[in-house]
Amino acid sequence: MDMKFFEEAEARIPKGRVRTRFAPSPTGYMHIGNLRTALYTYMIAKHHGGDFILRIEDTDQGRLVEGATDLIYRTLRETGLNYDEGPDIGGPVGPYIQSERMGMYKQYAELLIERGAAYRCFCEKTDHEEKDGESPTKYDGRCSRLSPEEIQARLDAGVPYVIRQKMPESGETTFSDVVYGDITVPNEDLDDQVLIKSDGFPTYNFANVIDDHLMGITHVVRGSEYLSSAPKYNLLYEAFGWEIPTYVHCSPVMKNATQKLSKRNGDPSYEDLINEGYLKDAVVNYVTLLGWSPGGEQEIFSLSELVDIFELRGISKSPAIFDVAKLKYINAEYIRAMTPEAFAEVARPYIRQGVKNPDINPDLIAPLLQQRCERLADIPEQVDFFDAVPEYDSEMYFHKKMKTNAETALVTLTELRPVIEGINDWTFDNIHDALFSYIADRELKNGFVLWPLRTALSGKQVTPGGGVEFCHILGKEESLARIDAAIKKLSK
RNA sequence: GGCCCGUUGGUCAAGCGGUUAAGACACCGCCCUUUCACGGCGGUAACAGGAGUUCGAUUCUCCUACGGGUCACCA
Repeated sequence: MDMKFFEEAEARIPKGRVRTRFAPSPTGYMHIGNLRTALYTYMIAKHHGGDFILRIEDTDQGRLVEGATDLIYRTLRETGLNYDEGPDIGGPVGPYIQSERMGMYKQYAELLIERGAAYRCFCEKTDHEEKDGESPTKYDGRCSRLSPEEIQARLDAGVPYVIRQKMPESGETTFSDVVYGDITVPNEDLDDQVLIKSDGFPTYNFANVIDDHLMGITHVVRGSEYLSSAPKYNLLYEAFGWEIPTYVHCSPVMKNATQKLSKRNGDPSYEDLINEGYLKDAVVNYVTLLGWSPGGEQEIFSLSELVDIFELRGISKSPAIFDVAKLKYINAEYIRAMTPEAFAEVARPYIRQGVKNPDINPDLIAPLLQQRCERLADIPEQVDFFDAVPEYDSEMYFHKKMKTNAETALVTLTELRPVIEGINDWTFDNIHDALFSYIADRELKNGFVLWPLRTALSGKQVTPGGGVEFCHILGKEESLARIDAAIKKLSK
């Protein structure tokens, strides 16, 4: 056995600092649960001034998706989760793509055989599918009892084999997790899991242990579905004589009480959320709070604030249901907190989707939108009336509180027309003053006049902004045309 | 089925032996308002169930129920 190989690998491992890793499979999109894991992983590292590492787990060649790795790079950068080491930027313990690390795992497995913690197994592959109805059973470990001669004979005969981990036959194993505490399982329940497959490649579990150790990972953050394999991991670390990392198992993000959030069931991925008009910072903020609590009452946090206050103890054990309503609220908070300029910038393309008329300036509409917009993607529908008044019922002129109806609206609009026509310099203030002095002269209530005006100009019951804003944005000619159309409609 | 884990209002959650059991979203009402929204004020609503331990349990222990995970040469 080439001990030098192991020593050299050992020498490369950074020591004495917190190092975490995000290890996604390139599936072509970012699950919300994955994003959350990435967030926690990043925060743990950065909170302690440590390193955040990206490792791509692409050993499942069958599931390879074109461009998927680039998407991971892009998403992490976009959300601000900048990694210190990774496939595209390198680092001291590369390569960072698992498929490029394939050569060494078998040597580690053989080291384990030498130490009696693993053995070659020449049995036929256990066929999972055939066991229908019966409860699953673990491998009986028969090959672990083969004599050296029997093993050699099979080797000489070229019988294909896997390498299995040898579990203790009695006693129990306890491992520690920061969110779940100490968990103890009887060793007899542990299966002699395969470490190296018959094709010579490592299984996921084995590759993980080796990679995490060789990359100097101090905190392993992963989904709670790995909780039950953690004891086997511990046994592996112990057999190697390696330090066991701190485990941080996270409960899943759910769509309801019994189902996980999943792309397959039509649930949104990170990309879907962005396309629906959620701001990345809002998504990051919300997802972090799903399953983790800072303890206080504040709930709007920037990524760097989160890094500052992140504590492992705030991670909850129980699954959390993804609630779009709350995401919307947080998104709205972010939208409102933007500067008017920044909002106009992001809103512009959405406004343009709803308003094609080139004479209308989207930047005049943006301020009306900012206080009443929850998702960017809702904007086109909110502003489409600027292009054309939709079909609407005259009943819309009825408003109990404003004491208006189709008849009073006809009178109001008829009287308003010359007032508006008389405005020469078409500025917001002039329009406002003309309308309000009319209201004052006639001793009317604001709403009695402005409600029908708004309806005439927009044909909608719910709009960003009101009559004065619409006149200003639409221009004198178009405003008068819309009032005329309304008068005609109401005269029928 | 075995093993492991979980369970505070509809949702996210605080709580870590003694509290009128926070807060937020959602919902409802009121106020403000040229609509809606925003904002302000207020309201409805929870410790899964049962035994213990204790002077005292949402907090500790056990059991039950319900949910989840896992038992692959997949990751």
